[in-house]
Amino acid sequence: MEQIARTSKQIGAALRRRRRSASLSQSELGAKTNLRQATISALENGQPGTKLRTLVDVMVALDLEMVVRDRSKAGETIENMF
Amino acid sequence: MEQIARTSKQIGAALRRRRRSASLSQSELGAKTNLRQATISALENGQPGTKLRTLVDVMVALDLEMVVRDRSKAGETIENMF
DNA sequence: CTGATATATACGCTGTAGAGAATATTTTTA
DNA sequence: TAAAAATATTCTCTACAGCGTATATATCAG
Repeated sequence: MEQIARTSKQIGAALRRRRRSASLSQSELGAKTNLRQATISALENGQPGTKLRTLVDVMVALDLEMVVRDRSKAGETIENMF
Repeated sequence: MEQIARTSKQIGAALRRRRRSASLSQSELGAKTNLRQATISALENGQPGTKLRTLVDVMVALDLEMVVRDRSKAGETIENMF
């Protein structure tokens, strides 16, 4: 599944979906990443002050990667624009 | 162009490539984003403490978006692995 | 080579993430 | 709906990003 994310909220939402589909609790994910459950919570809720390190650590634990690309890729489907 | 980024260094590198292809200096990008040239420099150099807000602001200014996806998409081509 | 432009670093200051450790809420499930 | 599990929030503390400002270093053009 590919999640387009342009804001910290969207990033957080993508991570949350992924964590859930992996059947992990925030605490379990925290254990894997040496981050507190509270930190995972903040990240998933899109706190824009979150550090890149935190994002990267969580992506590793969830086996995710990010792709940086041109915007205007305007959605294979119109729905992705909203 | 799609840049795979798994680390803050790779994120920074992708942004730098993009900024350069847009013929913008760090100062000019800083002006667009209300970030200092020094902050752009730090981001591009992959400082892991950089805030998500900073990343997002720069991506907006460069008309970039990110896609969060499964790792192991292992490279359409083997080169992308390195 | 030299001046111009671009990028990296430094200092002091303010703001806030994330830590440990709890607790308050919300959501799930028996 | 009661107990359990998950998530959100709070407290104090430490670390460090990003700010303004300035300068040092690279990089590039003439």
